[in-house]
This record gives sequence, C-alpha cells and structure tokens, in this order.
Amino acid sequence: MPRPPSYDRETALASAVGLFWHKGYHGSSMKPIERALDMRPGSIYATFGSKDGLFSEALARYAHQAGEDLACHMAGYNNVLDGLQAFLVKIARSCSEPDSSTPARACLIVKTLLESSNTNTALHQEAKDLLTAIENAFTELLEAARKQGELAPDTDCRRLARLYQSQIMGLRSIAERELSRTDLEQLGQDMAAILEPYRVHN
Amino acid sequence: MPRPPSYDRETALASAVGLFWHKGYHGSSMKPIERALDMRPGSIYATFGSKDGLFSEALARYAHQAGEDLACHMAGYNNVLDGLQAFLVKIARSCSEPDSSTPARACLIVKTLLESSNTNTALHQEAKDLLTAIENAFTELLEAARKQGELAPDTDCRRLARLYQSQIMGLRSIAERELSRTDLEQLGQDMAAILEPYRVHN
DNA sequence: GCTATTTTTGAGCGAACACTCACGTTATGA
DNA sequence: TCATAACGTGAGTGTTCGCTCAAAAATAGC
Repeated sequence: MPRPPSYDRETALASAVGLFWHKGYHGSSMKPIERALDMRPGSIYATFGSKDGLFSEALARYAHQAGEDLACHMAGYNNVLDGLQAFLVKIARSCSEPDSSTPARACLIVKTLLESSNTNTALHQEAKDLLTAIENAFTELLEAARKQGELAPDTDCRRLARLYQSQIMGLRSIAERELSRTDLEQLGQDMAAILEPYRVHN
Repeated sequence: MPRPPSYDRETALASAVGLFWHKGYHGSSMKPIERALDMRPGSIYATFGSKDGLFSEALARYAHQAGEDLACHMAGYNNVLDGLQAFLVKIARSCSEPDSSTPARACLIVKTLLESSNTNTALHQEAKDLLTAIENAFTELLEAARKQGELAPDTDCRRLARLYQSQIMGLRSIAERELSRTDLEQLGQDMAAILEPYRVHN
C-alpha cells in the first residue's frame, strides 16, 4: 500500500562517489549534492541520515569498487608479480587525465584520510580501516605469490604489501601535480621495477 | 611617529603553519586562527589580506623550512645517495608520532594539493609549484651525485627525482594510517633500498 | 473512488562561515 | 605635553553551512 521510492539508492550513491571524489568532503556542500543525486534534502536525510552518513556510504562503495577492479585485473594474470606490476602502469595511465568515470587523479580514500585527520575522527577511522583492508588484500596476493615460488620463502609479505600500497598512494597523489602522460607512465614503470629485486627467477 | 606593530609577523606565520598543518585548510576556521595567532580579525586581515592569503604565506613558509631541513640534512653527507636514503628513514621516524613541532604526519603541501584540487585553483597551483621546486632540488642533488660517479652517466635524474619524491609523499601519507613506529621505519628502509639498484659501486 | 501509508518537497531554521569597520588605544615627533 | 598617525579591537555584517518539518503528492489495497 505504501508509495515506493522513486530514486535508486545505488544510482544515488554512485553519483555521490563522483562528486565527493572530484571535490572532496568539505568541497561538496549540500546544494551540489542535491543536484548530483537529483534528490531534495528531505529525501537525502531520510535515506542517508546526514552528510557524513552519505559520505561514509559513498566511501565504502568506492573502496568496494576498487577491490573489484583489483580482482578483475589480477584475474588476467597467472603470475601475481606480473599482475601487480601491470596494475601500477595501468593506474599511471588511468590517472594521467581524469574523465567522467574518474573525476580525480588521487584516491578518494587517501584524500579523505588526509582531509579528515584531526578534524573528523569517525571518517578518519573509516579511511584507515578501508586502507587496512586493501593492505590485507595485497598481503594475501603476495602470500599466494610466495607459495607459488614467485617470492623467496622468507619474504615478509605484509611489509612488501605496505611498500606496494604506498607506491599507489604516492603515484596517484603526485598525479595531482598534473604531470604529462609520459612522465606518469615512466613513474609507474619505475615503481613496477621496485618489485623486481623481490622476484625469484627460475 | 606611527605606532609600531605589537605582533611579530614571522611568529604569527609559524603559528599559522602549525594550525593549518594540523587541521588542514577547511578544518581551520577563523576563530581557531585568531586564537593560534593571538590576533583579532582586523589585524589578521590588515596583515595577510584574507584567509587564503594567510594560508598561502603559511604554505610558502612551510616549503621554505622543508627546503632548509633538506639542505641541513644533506650537509652531513659526502655521498648524496647515502644522504637521500638516510633522509627517508629520518622522515619515517619523525612522522611516526606527531608532536608540537610536527603537528601532522602527512606533508602540508600534499594535504593542500589534494584538498584544493577542483575547488581552489590558486591554492592548487601554489601547491603544484612548490612540489615542482622540491623536485628540482632533488634533481640537482641527483645530478651532483651523477657527476661524482654515484650514479650511471646515463641516469635520468629528473625521473629518479620524481620516483624519490613520490616515495616521500607515499610514506608520509600512509603514516596517517598510524602504523607502528617499527612498521614505519621498515617502510622507510624499504624505500631507501629502492635507490640501491641505481647506485654505481666502485 | 476512497482511505491509509509513505515519499517528496522546499521554504526556512539556527549556527558557523569569512570578513568589515567605526572606534578606542598607543607610541612617536615636535 | 600635545597632536598625529598608525595599530588593535570585537561587535556585527551578509552569506552559506548542514539540516528540519509541515504540507503536498503519489501509490496500493479495498
């Protein structure tokens, strides 16, 4: 008997991700949010509770998507290290110039981590947790690589995962300097080469 | 015959750096700024023009200090690569837990770069310019290293400088995850090791 | 068509924002 | 000592912030 909602929650969240990624947390006020989601304040607050609630869900959605992108990419590689190296180069390419599906070069989680530190504890904690989950994903990938003999048996996979994660963070952050496509791709290759000394050659 | 200012411009700027570094641009409203500088709005606007003007000068001051810190550190090393490697480890230590002189782990310029992109063109440009200047400083150091035979004659020093700069950006950004002192120091060492393959051994 | 239930709407809320300015204060040169 | 000119002050400006809620609109069962 009730009236069904006219908007799609997932569609709205996807639009929110786009806006927040482009403009950041403080840079996105409710007025542009209303426009991006095509929802009036009442509906937004009934659905997401608050601006923070909306941002939190958008951030989680972004991270989930990033995880799927990684899994999708790695599915194309038998060799884990090859896949991780190619992933860096792919990132370098994708963030060399942003488009509608990639509204900013830097990672939204990192942008949030830096913007919310010492100002918004809950958001900062969420960003930290999401990055920890991503570190875990890299760690598991590297442990699989170790078991397959791509890495030395005594390799500290978590430690290497952190080194790898900080490469992505650095790459996508420095991309905000708007370097040329060539410079960024070279940097991606140089970062990929960092993994080379860890590799066990048969 | 006029009345001399009662506050010290440099002292005020140093306080502004501390606040902006800790809380970021949007996280620092005029009320806390007044408290940090111990100045009333009229004096602040007479001296710095606007919040953006104050931030801009604070950012420049921060970058200048960073340049001096680098020069001071490198003065203790005859070997450039040794110095650059030690610099990474030193950064890892210094940003493992912030204090009053280091109110945030991440770099203020990077925080500004990410926070101002697509929202504040002037600030974004300033952050970009300052990072370019720092890249230039690293490039010059590496070119000196090449001339002294620490690096191969065909080394692309600017490219290596960008790789190095992105290490610092990644290290200080990931530090906002509040990893343990040990984890951060290990990461600093792993990043330092990246320079090793570029080194020419005599 | 009518009723019950839910959703959508947008004018408008108090608070916080960056910022101004008329006025009181203070040091200096005469 | 007094006149002068710059400085310091903080109440107050208009604007924008995140957010609310009473009323209008819309669906589904009867």
